[in-house]
Amino acid sequence: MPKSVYTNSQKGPSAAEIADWIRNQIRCRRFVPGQRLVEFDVTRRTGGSRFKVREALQRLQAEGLVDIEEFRGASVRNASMDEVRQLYRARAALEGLCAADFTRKASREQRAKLLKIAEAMENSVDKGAPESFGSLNAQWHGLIMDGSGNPVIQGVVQRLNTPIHHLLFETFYRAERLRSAAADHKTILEAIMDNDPAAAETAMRQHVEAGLKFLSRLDSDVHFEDQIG
Amino acid sequence: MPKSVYTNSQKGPSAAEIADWIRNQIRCRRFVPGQRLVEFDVTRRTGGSRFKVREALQRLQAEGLVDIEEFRGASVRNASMDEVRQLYRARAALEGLCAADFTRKASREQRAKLLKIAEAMENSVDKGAPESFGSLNAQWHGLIMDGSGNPVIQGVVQRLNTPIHHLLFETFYRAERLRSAAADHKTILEAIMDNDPAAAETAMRQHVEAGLKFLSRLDSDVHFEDQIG
DNA sequence: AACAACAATATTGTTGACAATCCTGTAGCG
DNA sequence: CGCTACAGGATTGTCAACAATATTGTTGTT
Repeated sequence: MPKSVYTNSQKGPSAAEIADWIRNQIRCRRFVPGQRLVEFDVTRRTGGSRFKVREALQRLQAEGLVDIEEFRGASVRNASMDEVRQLYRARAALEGLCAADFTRKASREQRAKLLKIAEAMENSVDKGAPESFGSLNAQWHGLIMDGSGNPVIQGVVQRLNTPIHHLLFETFYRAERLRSAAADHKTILEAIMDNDPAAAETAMRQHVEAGLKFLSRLDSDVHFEDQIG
Repeated sequence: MPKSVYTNSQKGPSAAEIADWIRNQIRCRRFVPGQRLVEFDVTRRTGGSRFKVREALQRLQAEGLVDIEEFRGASVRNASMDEVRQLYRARAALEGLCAADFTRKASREQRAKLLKIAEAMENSVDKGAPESFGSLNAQWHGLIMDGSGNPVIQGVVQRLNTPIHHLLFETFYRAERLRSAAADHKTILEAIMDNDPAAAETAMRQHVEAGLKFLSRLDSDVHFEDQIG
Protein backbone atom coordinates (compact mmCIF):
# COMPACT_ATOMS: atom_id res chain seq x y z
CA MET A 1 0.00 0.00 0.00
CA PRO A 2 1.60 3.23 -1.16
CA LYS A 3 2.10 6.02 1.29
CA SER A 4 1.95 8.85 -1.21
CA VAL A 5 0.39 9.66 -4.55
CA TYR A 6 3.74 9.54 -6.30
CA THR A 7 4.84 6.68 -8.50
CA ASN A 8 8.20 5.91 -6.89
CA SER A 9 7.06 5.62 -3.32
CA GLN A 10 10.32 4.03 -2.31
CA LYS A 11 12.64 6.86 -3.16
CA GLY A 12 10.21 9.69 -2.48
CA PRO A 13 9.04 12.31 -4.92
CA SER A 14 11.44 14.00 -7.31
CA ALA A 15 12.02 17.74 -7.35
CA ALA A 16 9.79 18.04 -10.40
CA GLU A 17 6.96 16.24 -8.61
CA ILE A 18 7.31 18.47 -5.58
CA ALA A 19 7.25 21.52 -7.84
CA ASP A 20 4.10 20.19 -9.48
CA TRP A 21 2.50 19.69 -6.10
CA ILE A 22 3.27 23.23 -4.98
CA ARG A 23 2.14 24.62 -8.31
CA ASN A 24 -1.14 22.80 -7.90
CA GLN A 25 -1.63 24.05 -4.38
CA ILE A 26 -1.12 27.56 -5.64
CA ARG A 27 -3.46 27.09 -8.56
CA CYS A 28 -6.17 25.71 -6.29
CA ARG A 29 -5.70 28.64 -3.94
CA ARG A 30 -4.65 26.42 -1.06
CA PHE A 31 -1.48 28.49 -1.05
CA VAL A 32 -2.36 32.14 -1.40
CA PRO A 33 -0.14 35.05 -2.48
CA GLY A 34 2.10 36.25 0.30
CA GLN A 35 1.97 32.95 2.13
CA ARG A 36 5.35 31.71 3.21
CA LEU A 37 6.45 28.27 2.08
CA VAL A 38 8.54 26.87 4.90
CA GLU A 39 10.91 24.19 3.69
CA PHE A 40 10.30 21.87 6.61
CA ASP A 41 6.56 22.15 6.09
CA VAL A 42 6.76 21.18 2.43
CA THR A 43 9.19 18.43 3.38
CA ARG A 44 6.66 16.84 5.72
CA ARG A 45 3.67 17.21 3.44
CA THR A 46 5.32 15.85 0.32
CA GLY A 47 7.65 13.30 1.85
CA GLY A 48 10.59 14.66 -0.14
CA SER A 49 13.95 15.54 1.31
CA ARG A 50 14.81 19.11 2.11
CA PHE A 51 17.29 19.23 -0.69
CA LYS A 52 14.69 18.36 -3.27
CA VAL A 53 12.23 20.82 -1.79
CA ARG A 54 14.78 23.59 -2.17
CA GLU A 55 15.36 22.50 -5.73
CA ALA A 56 11.63 22.64 -6.43
CA LEU A 57 11.28 26.07 -4.87
CA GLN A 58 14.10 27.41 -7.00
CA ARG A 59 12.44 26.12 -10.12
CA LEU A 60 9.25 27.84 -9.13
CA GLN A 61 11.18 31.03 -8.55
CA ALA A 62 12.58 30.79 -12.07
CA GLU A 63 9.01 30.41 -13.28
CA GLY A 64 8.05 33.56 -11.42
CA LEU A 65 5.55 31.79 -9.21
CA VAL A 66 7.48 32.16 -6.00
CA ASP A 67 9.63 34.82 -4.41
CA ILE A 68 12.77 33.82 -2.53
CA GLU A 69 14.43 36.30 -0.16
CA GLU A 70 17.74 35.60 1.49
CA PHE A 71 17.31 34.00 4.91
CA ARG A 72 13.57 34.54 4.66
CA GLY A 73 12.72 31.74 2.33
CA ALA A 74 10.05 31.35 -0.29
CA SER A 75 6.63 32.91 -0.45
CA VAL A 76 3.91 32.83 -3.06
CA ARG A 77 4.34 35.78 -5.37
CA ASN A 78 1.58 38.29 -5.67
CA ALA A 79 0.78 39.47 -9.17
CA SER A 80 -0.28 43.10 -9.24
CA MET A 81 -3.24 44.12 -11.32
CA ASP A 82 -0.84 45.80 -13.71
CA GLU A 83 1.10 42.58 -14.14
CA VAL A 84 -2.12 40.66 -14.70
CA ARG A 85 -2.94 43.12 -17.43
CA GLN A 86 0.40 42.52 -19.11
CA LEU A 87 0.01 38.76 -18.82
CA TYR A 88 -3.37 38.95 -20.48
CA ARG A 89 -2.05 41.07 -23.31
CA ALA A 90 0.75 38.63 -23.94
CA ARG A 91 -1.75 35.78 -23.86
CA ALA A 92 -3.98 37.61 -26.31
CA ALA A 93 -1.16 38.00 -28.82
CA LEU A 94 0.07 34.42 -28.47
CA GLU A 95 -3.29 32.67 -28.39
CA GLY A 96 -4.36 34.78 -31.33
CA LEU A 97 -1.40 33.44 -33.26
CA CYS A 98 -2.31 29.90 -32.18
CA ALA A 99 -5.86 30.35 -33.40
CA ALA A 100 -4.54 31.38 -36.79
CA ASP A 101 -2.16 28.44 -36.92
CA PHE A 102 -4.88 26.06 -35.75
CA THR A 103 -6.99 27.23 -38.66
CA ARG A 104 -4.13 26.44 -41.00
CA LYS A 105 -2.82 23.22 -39.58
CA ALA A 106 -5.32 21.43 -37.36
CA SER A 107 -6.52 17.99 -38.36
CA ARG A 108 -10.10 17.10 -39.10
CA GLU A 109 -10.34 15.26 -35.77
CA GLN A 110 -9.13 18.27 -33.84
CA ARG A 111 -11.67 20.52 -35.52
CA ALA A 112 -14.42 18.02 -34.71
CA LYS A 113 -13.35 17.87 -31.10
CA LEU A 114 -13.31 21.64 -30.89
CA LEU A 115 -16.86 21.73 -32.13
CA LYS A 116 -17.86 19.08 -29.61
CA ILE A 117 -16.38 21.01 -26.70
CA ALA A 118 -18.05 24.18 -27.90
CA GLU A 119 -21.42 22.45 -27.88
CA ALA A 120 -20.85 21.17 -24.36
CA MET A 121 -20.02 24.71 -23.31
CA GLU A 122 -23.26 26.03 -24.72
CA ASN A 123 -24.91 23.45 -22.54
CA SER A 124 -23.09 24.72 -19.47
CA VAL A 125 -24.19 28.24 -20.27
CA ASP A 126 -27.82 27.19 -20.44
CA LYS A 127 -27.61 25.32 -17.18
CA GLY A 128 -25.63 28.13 -15.58
CA ALA A 129 -22.78 25.83 -14.52
CA PRO A 130 -19.62 27.95 -14.11
CA GLU A 131 -17.36 25.12 -12.94
CA SER A 132 -17.99 22.85 -15.88
CA PHE A 133 -17.83 25.84 -18.20
CA GLY A 134 -14.43 26.79 -16.77
CA SER A 135 -13.12 23.28 -17.17
CA LEU A 136 -14.37 23.02 -20.74
CA ASN A 137 -12.99 26.46 -21.46
CA ALA A 138 -9.53 25.34 -20.37
CA GLN A 139 -9.84 22.29 -22.62
CA TRP A 140 -10.97 24.47 -25.49
CA HIS A 141 -8.04 26.86 -25.28
CA GLY A 142 -5.66 23.99 -24.69
CA LEU A 143 -6.89 22.16 -27.77
CA ILE A 144 -6.40 25.21 -29.95
CA MET A 145 -2.82 25.63 -28.77
CA ASP A 146 -2.23 21.92 -29.16
CA GLY A 147 -3.58 21.89 -32.71
CA SER A 148 -1.57 24.93 -33.68
CA GLY A 149 1.54 22.76 -33.67
CA ASN A 150 3.60 25.23 -31.70
CA PRO A 151 4.64 23.66 -28.39
CA VAL A 152 6.98 26.54 -27.63
CA ILE A 153 4.16 29.05 -27.52
CA GLN A 154 2.03 26.56 -25.68
CA GLY A 155 4.66 26.30 -22.98
CA VAL A 156 5.02 30.05 -22.69
CA VAL A 157 1.27 30.54 -22.37
CA GLN A 158 1.01 27.83 -19.74
CA ARG A 159 3.67 29.53 -17.68
CA LEU A 160 2.02 32.88 -18.12
CA ASN A 161 -1.28 31.41 -17.00
CA THR A 162 -0.16 29.69 -13.83
CA PRO A 163 -0.10 32.76 -11.56
CA ILE A 164 -3.50 33.84 -12.80
CA HIS A 165 -5.04 30.42 -13.08
CA HIS A 166 -7.82 31.09 -10.61
CA LEU A 167 -8.68 34.38 -12.27
CA LEU A 168 -9.45 32.50 -15.46
CA PHE A 169 -12.29 30.81 -13.61
CA GLU A 170 -13.42 33.65 -11.39
CA THR A 171 -15.10 35.70 -14.07
CA PHE A 172 -17.27 32.76 -15.08
CA TYR A 173 -19.37 33.12 -11.96
CA ARG A 174 -21.17 35.99 -13.63
CA ALA A 175 -23.76 34.78 -16.09
CA GLU A 176 -23.13 37.79 -18.27
CA ARG A 177 -19.55 36.72 -18.78
CA LEU A 178 -20.56 33.16 -19.60
CA ARG A 179 -22.83 34.30 -22.41
CA SER A 180 -20.28 36.75 -23.73
CA ALA A 181 -17.49 34.15 -23.74
CA ALA A 182 -19.68 31.59 -25.47
CA ALA A 183 -20.55 34.14 -28.15
CA ASP A 184 -16.84 34.86 -28.64
CA HIS A 185 -16.13 31.17 -29.01
CA LYS A 186 -18.82 30.92 -31.64
CA THR A 187 -17.20 33.72 -33.63
CA ILE A 188 -13.78 32.11 -33.37
CA LEU A 189 -15.14 28.71 -34.31
CA GLU A 190 -16.84 30.10 -37.38
CA ALA A 191 -13.63 31.76 -38.54
CA ILE A 192 -11.77 28.48 -38.07
CA MET A 193 -14.38 26.47 -39.94
CA ASP A 194 -14.31 29.07 -42.72
CA ASN A 195 -10.52 28.59 -42.96
CA ASP A 196 -9.95 32.27 -42.27
CA PRO A 197 -6.79 32.49 -40.11
CA ALA A 198 -6.77 36.27 -39.89
CA ALA A 199 -10.36 36.40 -38.66
CA ALA A 200 -9.68 33.63 -36.15
CA GLU A 201 -6.69 35.54 -34.85
CA THR A 202 -8.45 38.85 -34.31
CA ALA A 203 -11.47 37.12 -32.79
CA MET A 204 -9.27 35.23 -30.35
CA ARG A 205 -7.41 38.35 -29.38
CA GLN A 206 -10.61 40.20 -28.74
CA HIS A 207 -11.90 37.27 -26.74
CA VAL A 208 -8.91 37.22 -24.41
CA GLU A 209 -8.89 40.97 -24.01
CA ALA A 210 -12.60 40.84 -23.21
CA GLY A 211 -11.72 38.50 -20.37
CA LEU A 212 -9.28 41.10 -19.10
CA LYS A 213 -11.94 43.78 -19.20
CA PHE A 214 -14.32 41.70 -17.12
CA LEU A 215 -11.51 41.04 -14.70
CA SER A 216 -10.68 44.72 -14.36
CA ARG A 217 -14.29 45.42 -13.51
CA LEU A 218 -14.31 42.64 -10.91
CA ASP A 219 -11.08 44.00 -9.48
CA SER A 220 -12.38 47.52 -9.02
CA ASP A 221 -15.46 46.07 -7.33
CA VAL A 222 -13.27 44.20 -4.89
CA HIS A 223 -11.31 47.34 -4.11
CA PHE A 224 -14.58 49.12 -3.45
CA GLU A 225 -15.55 46.40 -0.96
CA ASP A 226 -12.16 46.65 0.66
CA GLN A 227 -12.70 50.32 1.35
CA ILE A 228 -16.06 49.63 3.01
CA GLY A 229 -15.02 46.57 5.03
CA MET B 1 42.43 44.22 -6.27
CA PRO B 2 39.41 42.06 -6.88
CA LYS B 3 39.89 38.46 -7.86
CA SER B 4 36.70 38.19 -9.94
CA VAL B 5 34.35 40.37 -11.89
CA TYR B 6 31.59 39.92 -9.32
CA THR B 7 30.63 42.56 -6.80
CA ASN B 8 30.81 40.48 -3.60
CA SER B 9 34.20 39.02 -4.12
CA GLN B 10 34.39 37.84 -0.53
CA LYS B 11 31.43 35.49 -0.55
CA GLY B 12 31.71 34.42 -4.16
CA PRO B 13 29.13 34.87 -6.89
CA SER B 14 25.46 34.19 -6.28
CA ALA B 15 23.52 31.61 -8.24
CA ALA B 16 21.98 34.37 -10.33
CA GLU B 17 25.43 35.70 -11.22
CA ILE B 18 26.64 32.25 -12.19
CA ALA B 19 23.53 31.78 -14.33
CA ASP B 20 24.24 35.11 -16.00
CA TRP B 21 27.80 34.06 -16.67
CA ILE B 22 26.74 30.79 -18.28
CA ARG B 23 24.01 32.53 -20.25
CA ASN B 24 26.59 34.95 -21.58
CA GLN B 25 28.97 32.19 -22.54
CA ILE B 26 26.17 30.53 -24.46
CA ARG B 27 25.15 33.75 -26.15
CA CYS B 28 28.71 34.47 -27.22
CA ARG B 29 29.00 30.93 -28.57
CA ARG B 30 31.80 30.07 -26.19
CA PHE B 31 29.50 27.28 -25.05
CA VAL B 32 27.95 25.62 -28.07
CA PRO B 33 24.87 23.40 -28.28
CA GLY B 34 25.50 19.88 -27.12
CA GLN B 35 28.48 20.87 -25.01
CA ARG B 36 28.38 19.41 -21.53
CA LEU B 37 28.57 21.77 -18.59
CA VAL B 38 30.50 19.91 -15.93
CA GLU B 39 29.74 21.21 -12.47
CA PHE B 40 33.31 21.13 -11.29
CA ASP B 41 34.40 23.06 -14.36
CA VAL B 42 31.91 25.83 -13.80
CA THR B 43 32.81 25.82 -10.13
CA ARG B 44 36.45 26.55 -10.91
CA ARG B 45 35.83 29.15 -13.58
CA THR B 46 33.25 31.15 -11.64
CA GLY B 47 34.56 30.66 -8.12
CA GLY B 48 31.13 29.67 -6.88
CA SER B 49 30.38 26.65 -4.75
CA ARG B 50 29.05 23.49 -6.32
CA PHE B 51 25.70 24.01 -4.67
CA LYS B 52 25.24 27.39 -6.28
CA VAL B 53 26.37 26.08 -9.65
CA ARG B 54 23.72 23.40 -9.47
CA GLU B 55 21.21 26.06 -8.56
CA ALA B 56 22.22 28.14 -11.56
CA LEU B 57 22.02 25.17 -13.91
CA GLN B 58 18.53 24.35 -12.73
CA ARG B 59 17.43 27.89 -13.42
CA LEU B 60 18.83 27.67 -16.89
CA GLN B 61 16.99 24.42 -17.38
CA ALA B 62 13.75 26.13 -16.38
CA GLU B 63 14.56 28.78 -18.97
CA GLY B 64 15.00 26.07 -21.56
CA LEU B 65 18.62 26.97 -22.24
CA VAL B 66 20.10 23.85 -20.76
CA ASP B 67 19.21 20.20 -20.69
CA ILE B 68 19.74 18.19 -17.51
CA GLU B 69 19.75 14.42 -17.67
CA GLU B 70 19.95 12.27 -14.61
CA PHE B 71 23.51 11.30 -13.75
CA ARG B 72 24.67 12.89 -16.98
CA GLY B 73 24.49 16.50 -15.94
CA ALA B 74 23.78 19.65 -17.90
CA SER B 75 24.45 20.34 -21.55
CA VAL B 76 23.65 23.29 -23.76
CA ARG B 77 20.35 22.64 -25.44
CA ASN B 78 20.22 22.50 -29.18
CA ALA B 79 17.30 24.31 -30.76
CA SER B 80 16.05 22.52 -33.86
CA MET B 81 15.16 24.53 -36.91
CA ASP B 82 11.53 23.84 -36.17
CA GLU B 83 11.91 25.23 -32.68
CA VAL B 84 13.68 28.28 -34.02
CA ARG B 85 10.73 28.82 -36.31
CA GLN B 86 8.35 28.68 -33.38
CA LEU B 87 10.48 31.05 -31.36
CA TYR B 88 10.50 33.54 -34.21
CA ARG B 89 6.74 33.33 -34.60
CA ALA B 90 6.23 33.97 -30.90
CA ARG B 91 8.65 36.87 -31.10
CA ALA B 92 6.81 38.27 -34.09
CA ALA B 93 3.51 38.29 -32.23
CA LEU B 94 4.93 39.74 -29.03
CA GLU B 95 7.20 42.35 -30.59
CA GLY B 96 4.34 43.35 -32.85
CA LEU B 97 2.27 44.02 -29.77
CA CYS B 98 5.14 45.99 -28.26
CA ALA B 99 5.43 48.13 -31.39
CA ALA B 100 1.74 48.96 -31.13
CA ASP B 101 2.06 49.82 -27.44
CA PHE B 102 5.19 51.84 -28.08
CA THR B 103 3.24 53.89 -30.58
CA ARG B 104 0.60 54.54 -27.95
CA LYS B 105 2.69 55.08 -24.86
CA ALA B 106 6.29 55.98 -25.62
CA SER B 107 7.62 59.33 -24.52
CA ARG B 108 8.93 62.01 -26.83
CA GLU B 109 12.48 61.22 -25.74
CA GLN B 110 12.11 57.54 -26.55
CA ARG B 111 10.79 58.34 -30.01
CA ALA B 112 13.69 60.70 -30.61
CA LYS B 113 16.15 58.04 -29.50
CA LEU B 114 14.55 55.51 -31.79
CA LEU B 115 14.99 57.87 -34.70
CA LYS B 116 18.60 58.44 -33.74
CA ILE B 117 19.37 54.74 -33.64
CA ALA B 118 17.65 54.23 -36.98
CA GLU B 119 19.85 56.89 -38.56
CA ALA B 120 22.96 55.26 -37.16
CA MET B 121 21.80 51.96 -38.63
CA GLU B 122 21.40 53.50 -42.07
CA ASN B 123 24.99 54.56 -41.67
CA SER B 124 26.07 50.99 -40.88
CA VAL B 125 24.25 49.76 -43.96
CA ASP B 126 26.09 52.23 -46.19
CA LYS B 127 29.41 51.29 -44.69
CA GLY B 128 28.55 47.60 -44.80
CA ALA B 129 29.28 47.06 -41.11
CA PRO B 130 27.34 44.01 -39.93
CA GLU B 131 28.63 44.05 -36.36
CA SER B 132 27.65 47.60 -35.58
CA PHE B 133 24.35 47.06 -37.39
CA GLY B 134 23.63 44.02 -35.23
CA SER B 135 24.42 45.87 -32.05
CA LEU B 136 22.28 48.83 -33.04
CA ASN B 137 19.53 46.46 -34.10
CA ALA B 138 19.49 44.90 -30.63
CA GLN B 139 19.28 48.38 -29.10
CA TRP B 140 16.47 49.30 -31.46
CA HIS B 141 14.30 46.31 -30.62
CA GLY B 142 15.12 46.66 -26.93
CA LEU B 143 14.10 50.29 -26.92
CA ILE B 144 10.75 49.50 -28.49
CA MET B 145 10.01 46.84 -25.90
CA ASP B 146 11.18 49.17 -23.17
CA GLY B 147 8.98 51.99 -24.34
CA SER B 148 5.95 49.74 -24.68
CA GLY B 149 5.71 49.68 -20.89
CA ASN B 150 5.22 45.94 -20.69
CA PRO B 151 8.10 44.39 -18.76
CA VAL B 152 6.41 41.00 -18.65
CA ILE B 153 6.45 40.68 -22.42
CA GLN B 154 9.95 42.10 -22.49
CA GLY B 155 11.09 39.37 -20.13
CA VAL B 156 9.42 36.66 -22.18
CA VAL B 157 10.98 37.89 -25.41
CA GLN B 158 14.41 38.09 -23.81
CA ARG B 159 14.10 34.49 -22.69
CA LEU B 160 12.90 33.43 -26.11
CA ASN B 161 15.83 35.20 -27.71
CA THR B 162 18.63 33.77 -25.63
CA PRO B 163 18.94 30.42 -27.41
CA ILE B 164 18.87 32.10 -30.80
CA HIS B 165 20.91 35.13 -29.89
CA HIS B 166 23.68 34.44 -32.36
CA LEU B 167 21.21 33.79 -35.14
CA LEU B 168 19.91 37.32 -34.74
CA PHE B 169 23.33 38.51 -35.87
CA GLU B 170 24.19 35.86 -38.39
CA THR B 171 21.85 37.03 -41.12
CA PHE B 172 23.32 40.50 -41.06
CA TYR B 173 26.45 39.30 -42.79
CA ARG B 174 24.56 39.37 -46.06
CA ALA B 175 24.28 42.85 -47.47
CA GLU B 176 20.91 42.02 -48.93
CA ARG B 177 19.51 41.35 -45.48
CA LEU B 178 20.97 44.57 -44.11
CA ARG B 179 19.18 46.65 -46.70
CA SER B 180 15.94 44.76 -46.26
CA ALA B 181 15.99 45.11 -42.49
CA ALA B 182 16.76 48.81 -42.71
CA ALA B 183 13.82 49.26 -45.06
CA ASP B 184 11.55 47.41 -42.63
CA HIS B 185 12.72 49.64 -39.81
CA LYS B 186 11.87 52.66 -41.87
CA THR B 187 8.34 51.40 -42.40
CA ILE B 188 7.90 50.67 -38.70
CA LEU B 189 9.32 54.02 -37.73
CA GLU B 190 6.96 55.85 -40.04
CA ALA B 191 3.97 54.03 -38.59
CA ILE B 192 5.09 54.95 -35.09
CA MET B 193 5.64 58.60 -35.98
CA ASP B 194 2.21 58.64 -37.64
CA ASN B 195 0.70 57.33 -34.40
CA ASP B 196 -0.72 54.32 -36.17
CA PRO B 197 -0.41 51.38 -33.73
CA ALA B 198 -2.03 48.83 -36.03
CA ALA B 199 0.34 49.66 -38.88
CA ALA B 200 3.31 49.53 -36.53
CA GLU B 201 2.22 46.13 -35.30
CA THR B 202 1.81 44.53 -38.71
CA ALA B 203 5.04 46.08 -39.95
CA MET B 204 6.94 44.74 -36.95
CA ARG B 205 5.48 41.29 -37.38
CA GLN B 206 6.42 41.21 -41.02
CA HIS B 207 9.89 42.42 -40.14
CA VAL B 208 10.51 39.63 -37.65
CA GLU B 209 9.06 36.99 -39.94
CA ALA B 210 11.26 38.30 -42.74
CA GLY B 211 14.23 37.61 -40.48
CA LEU B 212 13.00 34.05 -40.12
CA LYS B 213 12.74 33.64 -43.88
CA PHE B 214 16.34 34.75 -44.38
CA LEU B 215 17.38 32.36 -41.66
CA SER B 216 15.56 29.45 -43.27
CA ARG B 217 17.36 30.16 -46.49
CA LEU B 218 20.72 30.28 -44.70
CA ASP B 219 19.87 27.03 -42.94
CA SER B 220 19.05 25.16 -46.13
CA ASP B 221 22.30 26.47 -47.64
CA VAL B 222 24.20 25.04 -44.71
CA HIS B 223 22.49 21.70 -45.11
CA PHE B 224 23.49 21.75 -48.76
CA GLU B 225 27.10 22.35 -47.80
CA ASP B 226 26.85 19.53 -45.27
CA GLN B 227 25.88 17.13 -48.00
CA ILE B 228 28.82 18.14 -50.14
CA GLY B 229 31.45 18.27 -47.38
C1' DA C 1 0.89 49.47 29.88
C1' DA C 2 4.48 50.57 26.36
C1' DC C 3 8.88 49.91 24.88
C1' DA C 4 13.84 48.36 24.30
C1' DA C 5 17.40 45.04 24.97
C1' DC C 6 18.46 40.52 25.13
C1' DA C 7 17.91 35.31 24.93
C1' DA C 8 15.75 31.34 22.77
C1' DT C 9 13.93 29.22 18.89
C1' DA C 10 12.98 28.51 14.13
C1' DT C 11 14.41 28.79 9.56
C1' DT C 12 17.47 29.13 5.92
C1' DG C 13 22.37 29.03 3.67
C1' DT C 14 26.51 26.35 3.02
C1' DT C 15 29.70 22.85 3.16
C1' DG C 16 31.64 18.43 2.90
C1' DA C 17 31.34 13.58 2.60
C1' DC C 18 29.42 9.51 0.68
C1' DA C 19 26.52 6.70 -2.62
C1' DA C 20 24.89 5.91 -7.27
C1' DT C 21 25.69 6.12 -11.93
C1' DC C 22 28.03 6.94 -16.20
C1' DC C 23 32.13 7.10 -19.18
C1' DT C 24 36.67 5.37 -20.72
C1' DG C 25 40.31 2.57 -21.39
C1' DT C 26 42.07 -2.14 -21.21
C1' DA C 27 42.31 -6.98 -21.43
C1' DG C 28 40.50 -11.24 -22.97
C1' DC C 29 38.21 -13.90 -26.45
C1' DG C 30 36.47 -15.37 -30.94
C1' DC D 1 40.89 -7.19 -36.31
C1' DG D 2 36.46 -6.56 -33.94
C1' DC D 3 33.83 -7.35 -30.09
C1' DT D 4 32.35 -7.94 -25.16
C1' DA D 5 33.29 -7.79 -20.11
C1' DC D 6 35.11 -5.55 -16.69
C1' DA D 7 37.65 -2.46 -13.82
C1' DG D 8 38.93 2.37 -12.58
C1' DG D 9 38.14 7.10 -12.64
C1' DA D 10 35.05 10.85 -13.32
C1' DT D 11 30.73 12.98 -12.55
C1' DT D 12 26.45 13.59 -10.53
C1' DG D 13 22.67 12.70 -6.81
C1' DT D 14 21.68 12.72 -1.99
C1' DC D 15 22.01 13.51 2.65
C1' DA D 16 23.09 15.11 7.25
C1' DA D 17 25.47 18.27 10.04
C1' DC D 18 26.86 22.91 10.96
C1' DA D 19 26.91 28.15 10.38
C1' DA D 20 24.37 32.40 9.59
C1' DT D 21 20.33 34.88 9.96
C1' DA D 22 15.53 36.04 11.05
C1' DT D 23 11.68 35.62 14.13
C1' DT D 24 9.67 35.14 18.43
C1' DG D 25 9.40 35.33 23.37
C1' DT D 26 10.98 37.23 27.74
C1' DT D 27 12.49 40.32 30.92
C1' DG D 28 13.37 44.61 32.89
C1' DT D 29 12.79 49.54 32.86
C1' DT D 30 10.17 53.74 32.57
